[in-house]
Amino acid sequence: MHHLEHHGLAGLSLSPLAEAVGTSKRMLLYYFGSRENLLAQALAASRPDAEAMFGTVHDAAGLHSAARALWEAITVGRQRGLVRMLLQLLSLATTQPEPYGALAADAVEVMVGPIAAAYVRLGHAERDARVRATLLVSGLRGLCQDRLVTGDTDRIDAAAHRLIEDATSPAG
Amino acid sequence: MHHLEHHGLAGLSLSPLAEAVGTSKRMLLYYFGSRENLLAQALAASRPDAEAMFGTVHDAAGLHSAARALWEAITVGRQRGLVRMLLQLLSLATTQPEPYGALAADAVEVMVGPIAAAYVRLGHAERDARVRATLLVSGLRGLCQDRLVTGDTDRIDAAAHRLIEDATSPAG
DNA sequence: CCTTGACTGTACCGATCGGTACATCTATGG
DNA sequence: CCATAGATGTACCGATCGGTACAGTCAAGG
Repeated sequence: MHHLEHHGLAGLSLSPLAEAVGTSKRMLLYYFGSRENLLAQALAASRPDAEAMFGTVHDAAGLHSAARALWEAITVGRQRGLVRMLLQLLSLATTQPEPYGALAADAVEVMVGPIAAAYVRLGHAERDARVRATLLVSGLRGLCQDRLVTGDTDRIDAAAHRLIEDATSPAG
Repeated sequence: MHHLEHHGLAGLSLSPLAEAVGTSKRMLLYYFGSRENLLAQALAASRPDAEAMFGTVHDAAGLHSAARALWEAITVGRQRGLVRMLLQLLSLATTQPEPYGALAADAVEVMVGPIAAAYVRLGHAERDARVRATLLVSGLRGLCQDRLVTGDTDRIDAAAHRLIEDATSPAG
């Protein structure tokens, strides 16, 4: 019962979430103690998924294909819901640093860290690798949000593929 | 009294907003009729600002310098608040298409349209121009959000400048 | 059998939300 | 002076929020 959070977490309120997972608001608070703790544990439970999603990157060719696979996973694939959740989290963090700021910063690190490590393995200096990873990850995130808002999949998929090409070309 | 909305709109609730602009919730509803209408009019009032911000783009050299000026305006400059508002709006649109979806799509067009027009002026085909503009705008938007969340200004400014270089280089 | 502890439904709490009813104040125009 | 219309304060509405109090069910263990 504990790991069904990705069903909801959209409305972020307990009653609809409880109904979605087939229990009651009362039980959620009984198990998790508070809404804040529930959110933290849901994110903690999603962390392995997110790490796996960003961790399958190894070398230059791998970075390119992994980035394309990543884009597909977050737009039409299995991780669509998770990414929506992370987008919400980042937005919440900008308006309510407490308690979301730390969780959001951690989420950013989960995304940027593995990509930066891949760039380091390609011979880039640590800081340069993090800058490149930031560009790729935040760029894809912005594009993903645009895609959710406008639904203009052709335009945005093309932009995403161009970003991936730029970010993973040997010259880049 | 009508154009002070950028003060607030963060909490998005009427009472704090009313207090911030020195009036009462009662008066906001009296003038605007509903919260939804207030939001629409606030965004409509901000549209010229947003259009001006993205509209000062004319040619290749201009695109490069304008993009850098744009980045400074949305991160440390005058339009910081407006951009925060737009970021919130896009996030809201992903969870509540009614009534935010249309407003958010319009906001995206305000951002992408002028940049795409600049690319068209540079000789790119219409669709290619919109793809390039999407990459630049959504990329900067994602980076801006990362900057708000993590506060890691050095890393993200470097990534933004790299994105601008890539997007406005003659080869790009 | 009885007790204990984990689980759960119901009903409630105070706060806040967007929105409204009603009375009032004020200023303008006849 | 008085009528009318705009502006404003106060007090309230029903809904929802996260969270809690209390009573209960039920199975395991003495």
